[in-house]
Amino acid sequence: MDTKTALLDAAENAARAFGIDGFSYADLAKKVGIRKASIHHHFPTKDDLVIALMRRYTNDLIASLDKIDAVSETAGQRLRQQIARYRLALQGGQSLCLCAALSASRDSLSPEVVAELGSYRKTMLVWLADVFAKGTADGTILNVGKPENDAAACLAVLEGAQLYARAEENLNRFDEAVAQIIGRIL
Amino acid sequence: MDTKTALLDAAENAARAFGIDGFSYADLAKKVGIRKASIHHHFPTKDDLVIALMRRYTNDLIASLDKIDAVSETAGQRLRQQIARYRLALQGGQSLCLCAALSASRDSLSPEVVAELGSYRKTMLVWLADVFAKGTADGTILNVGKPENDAAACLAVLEGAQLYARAEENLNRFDEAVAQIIGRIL
DNA sequence: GTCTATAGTGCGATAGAC
DNA sequence: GTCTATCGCACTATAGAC
Repeated sequence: MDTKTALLDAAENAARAFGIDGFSYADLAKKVGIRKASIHHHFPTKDDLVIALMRRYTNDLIASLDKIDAVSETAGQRLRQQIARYRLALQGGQSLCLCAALSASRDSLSPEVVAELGSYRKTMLVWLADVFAKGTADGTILNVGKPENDAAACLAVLEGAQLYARAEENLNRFDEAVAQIIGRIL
Repeated sequence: MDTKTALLDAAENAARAFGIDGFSYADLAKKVGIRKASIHHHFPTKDDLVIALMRRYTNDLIASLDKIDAVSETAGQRLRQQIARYRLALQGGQSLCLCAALSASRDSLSPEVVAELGSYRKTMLVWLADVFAKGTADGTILNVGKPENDAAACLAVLEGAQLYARAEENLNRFDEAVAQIIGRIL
């Protein structure tokens, strides 16, 4: 595999498990099998690495949303798959969505990373609002109010539920928190 | 003021704003006006400090819940006041609930701190479940399902909404995410 | 209870050989 | 593109004077 890609993979896993301040170039070097000085050839500073990480993460999200849209027939199915995606990202309670992991330590981040975080959330919120709007139209999601508020509440539940499940390393905590929203899907 | 209390106050503000790995004894020393070596007299290790921090935080929560219970007449009023409490804790988008701030960097925490975090959430969940149960009984909260699930979803929304509002330093993001739950209160 | 001084470690980053 | 070697800095923690 490409060294750059291997570095991004290792950094993503580490950031989601330990937070942005919770891993070092030394950790990545060990994981990838090169010396830490060599990492600077690919990413001159740690901030360069984190920016690249978030850019890739947002691009992956867009691809993932397109895929969900392509294979789903109803809005309810789309929402259900998105919830499953967040559940899977937990990796049994060991790992957060990169977005949630970085948001918590906001003050360690450069303006570029904060902007990229905003872009990620915006993409997700627009998609969710569309799902809730379509869910009212096709009748597969119940009790939809203002789609934008439903989207914001849904994203908050997903990230809060991840935080909670991770704190106790227990997927049940995630399932309990999202049970209500799943109950609204036909 | 007591030096120990001043240290805990400074540490709590710092942890909620920058995360557990985002402040040092040097930062606290500067804030409180003593030398960093002197902090070790009050809290031998940083972990001792964080444990004391979480213990105080949980005790403050219990006192706060008692106060809300004392001044509220309906379950709906209690829930409304709890949401307001989380909104206030954001300090305009600069600061998270200590619990959310620590949960994100779980792997930097000692087992004692993780246990204390669990105790905090447990206290909050029991209280919220009771509020939702009473809200069905007195008719001041709508659409209550299993009170435990409502409580878990509510806590997840509150913490997720904080994370989101903090990332954008914008209280509107919090308000949008909790609008739905406020809409269920009569 | 607070101080100065310092030990010991780990960090991000750089220089220069290969 | 990767290496060895090293710089300068910040961190937690300790020793011992006052």
